[in-house]
Amino acid sequence: MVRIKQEDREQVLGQTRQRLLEAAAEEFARAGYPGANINTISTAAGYAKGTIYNYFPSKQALLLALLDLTAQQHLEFIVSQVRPEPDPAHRLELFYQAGFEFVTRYLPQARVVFNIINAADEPLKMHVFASYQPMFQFVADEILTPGIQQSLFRAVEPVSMAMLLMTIYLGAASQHDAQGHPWLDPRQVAMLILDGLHR
Amino acid sequence: MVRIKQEDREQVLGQTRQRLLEAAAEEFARAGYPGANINTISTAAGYAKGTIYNYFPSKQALLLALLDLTAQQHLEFIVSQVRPEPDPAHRLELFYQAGFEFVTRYLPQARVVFNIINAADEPLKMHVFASYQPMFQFVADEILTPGIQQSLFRAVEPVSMAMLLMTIYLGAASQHDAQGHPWLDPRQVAMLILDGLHR
Amino acid sequence: MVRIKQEDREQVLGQTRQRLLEAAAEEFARAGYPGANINTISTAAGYAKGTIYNYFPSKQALLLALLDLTAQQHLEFIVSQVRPEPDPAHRLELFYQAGFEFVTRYLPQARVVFNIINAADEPLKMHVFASYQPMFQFVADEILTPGIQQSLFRAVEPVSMAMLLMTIYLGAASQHDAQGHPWLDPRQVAMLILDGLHR
Amino acid sequence: MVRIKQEDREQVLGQTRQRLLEAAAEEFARAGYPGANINTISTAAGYAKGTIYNYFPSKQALLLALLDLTAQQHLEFIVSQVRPEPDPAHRLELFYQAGFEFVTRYLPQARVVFNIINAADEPLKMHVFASYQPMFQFVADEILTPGIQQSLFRAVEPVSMAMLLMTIYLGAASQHDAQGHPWLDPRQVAMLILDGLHR
DNA sequence: TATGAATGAGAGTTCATTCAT
DNA sequence: AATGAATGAACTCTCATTCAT
Repeated sequence: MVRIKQEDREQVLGQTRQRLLEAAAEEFARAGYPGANINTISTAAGYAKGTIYNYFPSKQALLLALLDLTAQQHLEFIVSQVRPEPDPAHRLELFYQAGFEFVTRYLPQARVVFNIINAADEPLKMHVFASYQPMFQFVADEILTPGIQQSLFRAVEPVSMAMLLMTIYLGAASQHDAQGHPWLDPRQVAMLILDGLHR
Repeated sequence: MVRIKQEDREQVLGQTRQRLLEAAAEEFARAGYPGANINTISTAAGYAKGTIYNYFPSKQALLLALLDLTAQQHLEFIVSQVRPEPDPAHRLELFYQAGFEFVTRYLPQARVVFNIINAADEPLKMHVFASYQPMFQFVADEILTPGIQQSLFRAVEPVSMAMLLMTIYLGAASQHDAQGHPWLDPRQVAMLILDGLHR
Repeated sequence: MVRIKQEDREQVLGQTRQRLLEAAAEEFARAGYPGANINTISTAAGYAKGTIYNYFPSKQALLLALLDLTAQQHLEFIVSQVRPEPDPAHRLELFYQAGFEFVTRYLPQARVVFNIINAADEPLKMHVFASYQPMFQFVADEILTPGIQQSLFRAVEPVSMAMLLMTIYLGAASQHDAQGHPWLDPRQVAMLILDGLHR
Repeated sequence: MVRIKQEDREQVLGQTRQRLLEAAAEEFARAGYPGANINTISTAAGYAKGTIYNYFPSKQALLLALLDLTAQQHLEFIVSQVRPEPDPAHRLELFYQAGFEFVTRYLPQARVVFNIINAADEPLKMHVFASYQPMFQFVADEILTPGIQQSLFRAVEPVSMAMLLMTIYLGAASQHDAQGHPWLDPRQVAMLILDGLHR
């Protein structure tokens, strides 16, 4: 019985944290980090304003927690859709497809990431790139390198090419409509790049 | 004599306005719009706090004036380098080259534009896109359409293709080092797109 | 059996209360009353935040309880060392000696008292003086009065002279180093006063 | 005319600062440093809450400014009354008389000093002692040393004896009624000390 | 036109206190 | 009796804006 109670408590704790993070994503996406209001986040999550400080020591810590969580979910989302496909060229197309879909599915989180990447705060930007390092790696190791090894792609340098792909992805995905649909067609983008990679 | 005096006055007025805009570019680039400090801008321009309100009715009006000015300079900078070249494919390459060079030459202004484009404030974003409409138009009318007419490019839809090129430009140019050198090579980007456009 | 259980309970209760009071002394001494953190006290005592409110209705009540306890211990400590000595002059010297020693032995508690005495909160100050009334009395009745009766001291008014001695004691004892050693030598202080009292 | 205006402005500036310092003294005296309310200070001085930050960068800076000013005024007040008297013994009596009078005349400022000296914040305490160094010096150089040279006082060590006198002064002056009249009679204190110093 | 003292709404953060478990 | 999540009043500090000079 005690164990059940404890589990309940832990669940509640996790739930509160989860709700706060969701509300934070909405607010940071809506207003940007400097314009976001801690009070609004707590209230939107259904708590009083002080509650947020039981879970995150500061506004910035809240943002960092959100960014790290998003980077992880972002990677998982893309990897889970790309890995089943064996062909590197298809993988690249799926990468953009899944990447664009992530924006639509996790719109607030994605917007927070894009905001930070494109905003003025350099340390925050560096933090995001560090969090996305695994995704850079994934593109280099599981899309480009196999493609080159199978002579499907030209013998480009995988790491800097991964940076190109990621930069285009992040730049292109940043631009989307209110429903989170990117302005660009992922296949068009992928084809463009594949054209450049082929031979 | 009266006219001369008036011109002097206008010049002085213009000079002050100019200085304030330059200082505003630096500060908005450094700290982002919400983080920028009006006081800092006035002081950096060599004036007292209140002076800025003799030229711009509010912080936001100052930003809008800066954005409009930048969009105009941005277009002029690119057009002046692209138009002399008659070949559409070369024009496209020059577009990216000039576009990237603008970032380096007018770093603060460019950063302000990128910040706004990628940040949360939707009305501001719309304003910037409206200001950049002429550049979209320029790409469609003076690069893509001629290329299609000369059968150098595939028969793509010029307007949406212009949006693709501009999106890639803005996204790619957003990512640059502290000296304003974009991470990507403009020729590489241009070639990628030309590969997609050829035939 | 019931009685034993009840005693156990009381002992446990008393132990918890005791621990809380000790932790409170440390924290109040460290940070002063307004700066002290209830949470820190509870945690330092080995309990959770809320526990303190099972024993003391408020932060202020906790402080008052601590002050009363300290005043009582303070008196007992001094009396136990002074009373064995029959000579009033020696008693006075022992009073300062024991008084200074109390500071060293019970540093946190003593510091809390000195803080309150010298701080801004008038009602709290009055409370402390009320708690120390027995010590004022002790000085008047068991040091000064006997000394005057035995013609060792001048015929001063015992009550106001007690106030002088106590004021000098509290003022002098307030100033001590990090180990709780008062800056002044108790014998020097006592001699100074004895010089004034002699004849 | 410009000069007059400028002088006016400087006077107003100084006046505002002065008023804020006075209000700060009242509030810090009333509530202690941690309990003092910046808002209350500004309002009591007749300004809006933000105004204080045009003159002092933080609550602590305001306190430090006040403490330094008080230490200076305190010294001047005492020196101006003590120096005219040539006799070291009289000087010592005048020191306590003037010192106690300062408390009555500048009650809030004096209370702020006493609060800090006796409160928990060690760095602040050290700052006050540093500010009062000139007064320690004055007692040693212009009261004790001459008295010893003229064989009016025993050959004590002037510096540590100055510390004794100052400690007694600060401790005794800390204890005063609501009107700022110290509980102790300055002559009584002085005589006590003179008794200890004579021969 | 330029100034800068003054304003005050609003921000992030702290923490004594409550109360359901 | 003990817990600790939740509360929300209150705090210090920032800064866009106003306006008398």
